[in-house]
Amino acid sequence: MKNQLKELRNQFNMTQEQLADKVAVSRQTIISIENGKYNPSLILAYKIAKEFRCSIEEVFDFSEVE
Amino acid sequence: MKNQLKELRNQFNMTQEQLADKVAVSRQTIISIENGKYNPSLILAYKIAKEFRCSIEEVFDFSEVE
DNA sequence: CCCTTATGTAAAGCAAACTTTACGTAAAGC
DNA sequence: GCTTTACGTAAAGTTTGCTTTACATAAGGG
Repeated sequence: MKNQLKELRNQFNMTQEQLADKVAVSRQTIISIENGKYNPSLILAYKIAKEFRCSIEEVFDFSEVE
Repeated sequence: MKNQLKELRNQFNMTQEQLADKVAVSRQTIISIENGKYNPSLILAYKIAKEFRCSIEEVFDFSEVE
């Protein structure tokens, strides 16, 4: 699944590690989601969106889902 | 996590089994999510919201998250 | 009464999310 | 050159979403 994580992180001047700490997951998890390696849990997606002050739909791209 | 699944399912006159088929998971999975037993994946949450023609935020309640 | 439909629980097993550790690399500063 | 910072990969291990099967119950219709 594509997403705007990298772009939003840059807009907020945040490193992967800082974001990981904020949403309470490991840096690996952020890297893997950023690179589309897997489908995060709903709560994690929500926490990330909240960190960037936007909706889940603005962070994650569902256009290619099913 | 609380959610509006049961209410939306009723509005759409849909059984748990019909919803499960539509979003391609087992009936158990729908039951467990409906009863707040766990945190679904983002893609599943999206598919459910899409089935009810609304946003993820309208189906799931994040007010008690972290 | 019986049968079907819709919902629920429980338990075992599988698949995938997430963690942890370790290592590689490129850029920037001293 | 050396060190630090930020990003990336890989692989093994833990946790949890999700499946499958089986069984229980209440409601409604014939």
